[in-house]
Amino acid sequence: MTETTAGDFIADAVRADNATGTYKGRVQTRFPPEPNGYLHIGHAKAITADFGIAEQFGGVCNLRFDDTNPDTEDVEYVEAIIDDIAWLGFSPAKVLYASDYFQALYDWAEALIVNGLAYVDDQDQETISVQRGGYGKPGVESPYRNRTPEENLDLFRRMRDGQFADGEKVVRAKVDMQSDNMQMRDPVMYRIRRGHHHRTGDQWVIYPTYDWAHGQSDALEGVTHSMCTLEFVSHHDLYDWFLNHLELPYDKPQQFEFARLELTHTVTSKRKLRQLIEDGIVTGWDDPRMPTLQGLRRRGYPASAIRAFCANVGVNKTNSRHSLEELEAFVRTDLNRVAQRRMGVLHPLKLVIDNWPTEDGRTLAEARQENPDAVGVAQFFEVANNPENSEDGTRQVPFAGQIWIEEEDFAEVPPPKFFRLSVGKEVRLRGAYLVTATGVVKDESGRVVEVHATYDPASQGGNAPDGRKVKSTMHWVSAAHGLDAEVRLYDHLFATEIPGETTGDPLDDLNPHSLDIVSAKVEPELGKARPGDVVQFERVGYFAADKDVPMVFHRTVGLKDEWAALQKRAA
RNA sequence: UGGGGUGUCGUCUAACGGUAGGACAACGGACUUUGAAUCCGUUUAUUGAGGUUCGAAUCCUUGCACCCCAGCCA
Repeated sequence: MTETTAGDFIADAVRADNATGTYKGRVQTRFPPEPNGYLHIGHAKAITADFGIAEQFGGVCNLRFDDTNPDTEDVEYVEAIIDDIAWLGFSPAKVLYASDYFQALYDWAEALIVNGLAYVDDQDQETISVQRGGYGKPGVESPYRNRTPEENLDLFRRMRDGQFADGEKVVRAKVDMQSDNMQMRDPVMYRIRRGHHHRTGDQWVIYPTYDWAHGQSDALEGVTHSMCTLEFVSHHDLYDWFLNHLELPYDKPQQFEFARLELTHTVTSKRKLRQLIEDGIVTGWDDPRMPTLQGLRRRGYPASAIRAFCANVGVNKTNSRHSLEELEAFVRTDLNRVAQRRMGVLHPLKLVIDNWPTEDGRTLAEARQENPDAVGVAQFFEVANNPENSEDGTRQVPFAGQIWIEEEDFAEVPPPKFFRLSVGKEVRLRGAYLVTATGVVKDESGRVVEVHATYDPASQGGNAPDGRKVKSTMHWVSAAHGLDAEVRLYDHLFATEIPGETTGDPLDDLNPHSLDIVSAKVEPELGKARPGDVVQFERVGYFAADKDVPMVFHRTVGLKDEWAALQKRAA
């Protein structure tokens, strides 16, 4: 899990450019999201790459919103994206907007028109699509392709001035209708849209397309190395074509393409994520089941773990799906170091220590004849907050004669190799005493509702003076002191698929949105948990305290064992 | 169908003509106040076939597989 950029072909290219002086040593990148949704784990790779390259070579990286489509974009997304990038630990040199370049782009388009390199097409979308031809089939030139620059200029200005209806005309680049690359068959540069733009309002009725806006925005800003995902490889020639026909204020930027980050069991399509919200399957973009950065954050993923994961993934051109275990491994590694240990019992079972002392000198068993809720003398144990990190200090954990233990930590009929509690067996209650089960109380249905035990008073702290060993240490919560908490467990990390659609990965289609909520007992210290705090429940996993809601915890990741069990259950 | 991109342990990822390395997973052992964590160790890979070379994952030829491109989305 060491950070490395050894195999980064983009870094190699930057080194080569620096060696030849192409950009006079300048390195500038940008992260260019469209503000039409929330950032997800997949974006983290791009962010890491964009900011990483700049940082590695002493350059700058800007955040630029590719806000060229008024119909889908909103300030809500702009704000969330800014926030997420900061949370991930990156600082854009500037926050820029493609919409700030609308005028510059317009002027450049006029220049192209004047030079006979762009034209206004009056045909409808379908006609243009048919004329574009197909793979291996030639395209047909538009009858409007050879209008004079003067006519085009006039039409273009009237488009801008709102003299035509939405969709009535487009501006297209005059490239090559016979090109093998479909993107070169006279791509659309401007369309007429009367949508309300989140920044420019109703100032414009024509909007540049991605192809016309992106490379030119890069050029206007002085970007040197422009990274995007693999599906834009076919746009590379067009990116260059536009820039080659324009007067640029800086040296011409270069486009580099790398593979998207895909994860098993994880949907990253914005369309589908939005549908999950609209269908009410999740509560919003920050639902802890969502693969959004906000969802992960709420779930307790440390930003540093996501960064380390991305560094391990690297930047490459191979389409691949990373396993969720890999991401989780980075999360566990991080959390194991920093998360404080707390005791929480997910499925509580009462353990009564019959020989526990009471204030009046009787045993608890005797006192309980009068008051079944009696717990006897309270005692406090000092427990390390994080055995991995002694600087985290210790805390006092209360203990008395009635405590909660994990249901699965007791077996009436112990299966082979069962190391935990059963009648006649002795175990350690962590930090407290050695106890031996003596019997059980059952309800009418035969279910064990109470386990009785005796403790060894000489084993305070958990060790017997005679040095005898026990095979198991168990976590516990004092019944009289413990707090009620709601713990939310998810079957997979993220919501997986929208019902009715499959990805071909059998796990993706399984029990997609199950959410188990359990009523847990937790130690009093957790009453102080702040939203976002992540703690480890011993032998169970990591849990994040939810925002706004007291005593609600989301499972961040399980321990390794827990994950293996989930997978087995899924299979 | 034309063009483009990509193929390395089970899954990811390194190597840039010179020992196929790392992570995750798996398996074994040690240790342990949670069967966790920690520590130590082990297994498994160059898409097929040819060629060049003292030497090929890397260069050449040729198959095969997967992905992307015919939005007025990005």
